[in-house]
Amino acid sequence: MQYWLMKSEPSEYSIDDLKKDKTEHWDGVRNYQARNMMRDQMKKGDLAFMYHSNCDDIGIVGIMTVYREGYPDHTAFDKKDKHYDPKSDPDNPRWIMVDVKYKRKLKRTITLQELKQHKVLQDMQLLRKGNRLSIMPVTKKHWDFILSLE
DNA sequence: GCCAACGTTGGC
DNA sequence: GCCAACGTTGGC
Repeated sequence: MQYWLMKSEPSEYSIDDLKKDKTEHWDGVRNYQARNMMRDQMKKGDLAFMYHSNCDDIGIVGIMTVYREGYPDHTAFDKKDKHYDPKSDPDNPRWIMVDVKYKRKLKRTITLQELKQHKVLQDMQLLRKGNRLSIMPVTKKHWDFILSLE
């Protein structure tokens, strides 16, 4: 069992949207490192923090479960989609997505600012300068610690 | 809105 | 294979 953190801009898709939808496919990832993790490492039943980025209240807002393992991201084939990629061939899809399922909202948002203040978390990938990965693994140690802050 | 830090693209 | 130019992410 692995732990993850997945970023989303709440103006695009928020934890409340996921709560309403129950499950959703995590489409639109157009970064190879993130894709490889979804394709090779994410397993059904893994847990992931949902993280709100680019907003007024940046931080970890909830928990979701990996519900379906990596499969082709069909939005790459859709000319009208925001994430359309003409280089992704339906016979050999370039982009992968997983399905996630709503588990629960945290009692409060654990903000980025707060995370930065804990020495235990300083080697978290999320807190590394210039980090732009939208999906990243979280160690059990960090996962448990973050939940203890809740 | 700014800008630093990346990732990607494409000419050579 | 190098690297400049460009685009994107995401915190502030």
